[in-house]
Amino acid sequence: MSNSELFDQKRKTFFVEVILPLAIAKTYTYRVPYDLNDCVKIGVRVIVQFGKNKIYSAIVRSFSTEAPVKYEAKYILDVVDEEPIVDGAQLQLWEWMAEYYMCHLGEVMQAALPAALKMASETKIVLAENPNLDRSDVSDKAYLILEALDIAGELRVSDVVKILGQKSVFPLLKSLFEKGYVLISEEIKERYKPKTKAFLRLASEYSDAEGKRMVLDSLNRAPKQQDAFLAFMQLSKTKEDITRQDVMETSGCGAGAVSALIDKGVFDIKEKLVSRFNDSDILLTKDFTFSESQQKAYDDIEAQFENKEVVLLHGVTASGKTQIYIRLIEAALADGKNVLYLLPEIALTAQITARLKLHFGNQLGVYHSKFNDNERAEVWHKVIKDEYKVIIGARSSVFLPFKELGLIIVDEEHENSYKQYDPAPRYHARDTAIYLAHIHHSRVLLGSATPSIESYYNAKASKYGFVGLLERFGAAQLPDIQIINIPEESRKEQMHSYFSADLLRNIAEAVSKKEQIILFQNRRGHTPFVQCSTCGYVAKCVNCDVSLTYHKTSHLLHCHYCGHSESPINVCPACGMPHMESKGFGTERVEEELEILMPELRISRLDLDSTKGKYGFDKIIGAFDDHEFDVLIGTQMVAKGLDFGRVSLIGIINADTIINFPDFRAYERAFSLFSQVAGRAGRRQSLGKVIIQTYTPQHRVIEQVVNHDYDGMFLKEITERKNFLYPPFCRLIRMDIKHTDQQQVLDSATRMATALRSHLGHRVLGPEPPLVSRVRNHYIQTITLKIERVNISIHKVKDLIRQTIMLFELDKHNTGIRIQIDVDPY
DNA sequence: AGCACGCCGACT
DNA sequence: GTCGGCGTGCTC
Repeated sequence: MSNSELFDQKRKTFFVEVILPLAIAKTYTYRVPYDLNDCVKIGVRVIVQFGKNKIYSAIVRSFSTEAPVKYEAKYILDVVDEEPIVDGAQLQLWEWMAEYYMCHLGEVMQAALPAALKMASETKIVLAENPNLDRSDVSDKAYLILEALDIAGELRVSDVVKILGQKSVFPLLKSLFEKGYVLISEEIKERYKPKTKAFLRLASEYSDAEGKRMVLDSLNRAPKQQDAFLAFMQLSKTKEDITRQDVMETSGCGAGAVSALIDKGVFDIKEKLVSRFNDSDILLTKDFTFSESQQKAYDDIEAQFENKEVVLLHGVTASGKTQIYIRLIEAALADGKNVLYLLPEIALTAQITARLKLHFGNQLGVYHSKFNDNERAEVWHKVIKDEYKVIIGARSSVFLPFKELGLIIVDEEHENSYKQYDPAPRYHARDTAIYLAHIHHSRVLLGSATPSIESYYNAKASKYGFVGLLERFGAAQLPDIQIINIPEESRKEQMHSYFSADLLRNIAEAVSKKEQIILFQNRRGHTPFVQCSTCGYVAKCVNCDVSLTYHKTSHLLHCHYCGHSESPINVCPACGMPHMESKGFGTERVEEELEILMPELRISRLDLDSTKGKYGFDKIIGAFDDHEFDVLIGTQMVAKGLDFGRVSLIGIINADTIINFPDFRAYERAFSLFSQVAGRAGRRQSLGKVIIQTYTPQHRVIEQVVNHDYDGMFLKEITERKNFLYPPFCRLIRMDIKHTDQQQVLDSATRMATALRSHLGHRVLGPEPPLVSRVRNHYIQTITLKIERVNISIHKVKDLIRQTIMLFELDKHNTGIRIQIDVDPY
């Protein structure tokens, strides 16, 4: 390139299309100032002003030299990163996700980037340095602001709003700015701060033997400081990084002695980046050998990967899947590739993490929602720098900036918590992982003891490879499952509170053998509803169409949907009779009743309420594992991926609520939930026992669970799905139409359904009110689309939905209506 | 998603 | 007459 060409290149005007972290359909184009031409790359963050006074960091998506024709592009204010924080593969994933799950790119960006990498915009106002300006003729409000600025130095717009007690302050600030009283500075701070630690270092002039002696001599009159110095010298023989704390502990001196040495210039302070995680000092290997069946499964998996991208490993609980994973990860690492190991959030306990740390040491990074922003951002950077080669993480780790993935493991593949519900993107991490693997030409191993119907079907249809590992590891055997017929036991007066005599006897027996018990009740709180026995009135949430659950710990009625709570009532507000009765029971009630029946038991509870707080979950798990408790009562939390050596008895207090859940996946879910819970029993030596209490002992799901008959369950389910057209024989798209006015939702939803039906006919179902038809004062109507897998392209359908929504939103009758789309709802 | 602009009711 | 309520429309 000649000099003049280079000059031209520098003077070329570039435009960049950026993704803003907002739920907006469009992307926006900004102009690049010449002096930033060299800094702007696809995937870097740039700072842009959007609208009148909002500043965001946006991601550069593409480049152009063409100026937009319809508007004048604003300039980029700054470039944040030297190197892209998002690469082409990630952007491809984002775009796929926005398309597939029908959401905006900005929403994907929101989900993908740790908050610390998104940066905060705070509009700051400071006094202009113009002391001669006369304040006597400004308005009272303006005067108030100027006075506040005298004191505080700077204010944010939100502060001004608070001071004046009015919403709109911009005109006022603008006029103050124009008259020269204030400056408005848009300041962007990067919130991610790597953690640093202060270490002591011997000042260079004393680092030789001569210098050290000089120091010692000079400290003749200060024995404490001498001790401290000697302690430092001692430590420096074995350690590189020495903190003040180390010196104080070794020498027994106080902080004063060390400070004095720093003041004298003997020690420098050196700030050094440290990891937030306990990465060092972990033994790197722990050997194991495969059993024959494990070896066979491993070889099978390798063979299947020869011509399949995805392999499903159907391995019963305690069959030693984790060890197979470890060998596969080792193989991928030996190939120079990265590995992603996905687990449901709830199963990501210290247990599994520690186990993998043992094998992969500092190459292993952990990523899940319990980490704060800074920690997440740190993991992100370490993946970019390729320091972490294996990531074990929950759902959102599919967004990490992997260089070259060789293997993705999706453990507990059937888990519905892989699907994100609430904020868009409503993505399924298993399905996203499969697309991610496709981008990286990587392999995917799906693992489960009770595979999802979809995955098993795909394996049967040879779309996925399939490997079975149906032998339990070592001597462990499948637990013995006993069914309790609740109505019959009641008739025989063998039910004590919620517990059958058999269950109580088994509990006592287990405890006497110093074994542990897990009791499963899939409902939290004390009493799920409070009803008037005279008129049938049920206490309901004021904002939502759900009954309130009484929680004993707070003595309040709680709404599990919006968080509303209120005091319990004794007198029925409808009929005035003092006949409010508790109906049903949650984990708190089970705990309470068991305490009464068997007061000598040490009982702990594991549910959303008892695990509040950062380490609540691990604490309870840890205490139970250390045998501080005999019984653990919990919601489905207890079912997932926990491995306790002493548990010999599992009790399912009431199986029916799960089986009878009104959803096409209810039986599948019930089967896997019961099987998973049952799998917790007797994992190591003893034969475990499972007791399931139910009103419908003859139910086919119960029978299938008793017989460990996954195939039977699958065959029955797949036939039903085929007959009634449900996944995997179709795709579902669910649209929720929401508004504060009940009639308007119904009208609008009907219009929407009609519009869709004109193109898609019988594929459109509804509108109908969902199970909970009002949440946070918004009424909901649901339209479900069933799109068969032949005859019609899903892309066309999605385009059609998008078009229909556009037209729908233009119609004035539909103003204020919110539409929420869920592709592949769970 | 914000946030300003704009058009209607209750107050100094 | 103004303040402030929320409907609606735009942001490169």
